[in-house]
Amino acid sequence: MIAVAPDNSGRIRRQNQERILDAAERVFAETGFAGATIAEIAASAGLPKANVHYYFSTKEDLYRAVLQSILTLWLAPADRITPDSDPAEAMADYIRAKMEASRVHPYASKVFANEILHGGGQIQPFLSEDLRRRVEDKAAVLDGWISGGRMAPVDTRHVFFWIWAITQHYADFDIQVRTVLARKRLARRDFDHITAEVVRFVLRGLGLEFSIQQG
Amino acid sequence: MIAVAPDNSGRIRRQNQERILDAAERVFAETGFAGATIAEIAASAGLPKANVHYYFSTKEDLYRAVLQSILTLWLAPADRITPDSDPAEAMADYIRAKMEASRVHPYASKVFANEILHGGGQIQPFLSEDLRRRVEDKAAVLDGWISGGRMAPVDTRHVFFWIWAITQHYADFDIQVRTVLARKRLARRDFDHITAEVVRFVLRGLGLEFSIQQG
DNA sequence: GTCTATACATAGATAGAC
DNA sequence: GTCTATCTATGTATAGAC
Repeated sequence: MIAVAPDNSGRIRRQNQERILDAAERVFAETGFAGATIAEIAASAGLPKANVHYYFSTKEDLYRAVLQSILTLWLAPADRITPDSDPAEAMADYIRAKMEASRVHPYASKVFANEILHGGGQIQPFLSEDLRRRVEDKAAVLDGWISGGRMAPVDTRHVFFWIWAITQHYADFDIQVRTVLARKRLARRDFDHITAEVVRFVLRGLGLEFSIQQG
Repeated sequence: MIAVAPDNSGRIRRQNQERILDAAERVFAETGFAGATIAEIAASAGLPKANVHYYFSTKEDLYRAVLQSILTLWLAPADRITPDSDPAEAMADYIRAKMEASRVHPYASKVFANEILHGGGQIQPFLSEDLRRRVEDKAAVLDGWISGGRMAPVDTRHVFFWIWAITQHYADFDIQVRTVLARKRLARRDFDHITAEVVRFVLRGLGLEFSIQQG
């Protein structure tokens, strides 16, 4: 009888779960929930099919776990937006963080986009609770800036939709972007250029163009 | 023997194909290619399953036909952007047309988004030929405006990505938008408000804010 | 805890009567 | 041209040996 030490066993468990989650994120991103197969996820994780079922009993369980791991990333960038911060600085930081997220976690962005696109049934609570509250809070901050004459008057909740749309576009629609630009891939320096352009565009759109100097 | 008159038979044929295409567009939009079933498409079209196979031999054929019917819609709005037009007017018209497309054809937008999201294998020629050429042409028009000092200096090809991202967001991510705004649905007047906000934001972002008066 | 073999369900596609 | 019945493939999930 080969008994595995508890600490070690726990590590293997976590390690395998992590491998499966990473593989699943990629496969779900590339083919959607229905298109993804356990076989492909297992192969991509370097594990036999039944092993995936051992850690995540059903495909839906696994999908929910992937979504969960994404949602924790999703709200973080908005932390920079506070009443006391300089509007232009705060919004520029936010946009940069969102662009960085698109560059580093394109699969996460695609899984999220796919879930929303198909009705968002699995993340309804996140949308109606966490995200909604967050947007209300941050929109209130922007409204304060507008009242103080520090920003152009806009419907502030839509400002977030626009920033999400633009920044996530570079992850979700990357094939279209690369094809239209005739680029094989978008490297870090491409993202730096794009990020600077997006920051300038959005800040100008919000009437914040004169406040910052650095791109 | 019941022979159907040729003209009439042609009409039934077109009518059934149209019903199937409409139903397929909706089902593909809601569940993606893999998630869609012929049974659901047939039910939604009010026809038996085998009838769908009669008109479109395979699921992929049907999917391609749906995409084809969308692509013809996709390039039209950019026609308003010409060297002689007033920059602000032309861009405002373009944005309004794209927002209207999102309002009227949300399923088409979702099918397109889904296809891009999953690699765009079925529309690669469209992306690399038609769309790429169109963007190059229209970006050149914008570059001309910039040279003439009529618009702020920006990377003009990305301007199109931004406008697509924002306007299509209201179709593709409608569940998120509605949930965050706590609205059951977005009516025509909601779209009118949003469109005006988007037009103002984008024009200001492009340095065109002073040129137009009407929202 | 791992993995092979397999049961079971679903869905794409087709044969053939009408 | 329409539709029922069915074939076949694929993929989820599980049983059971190791």
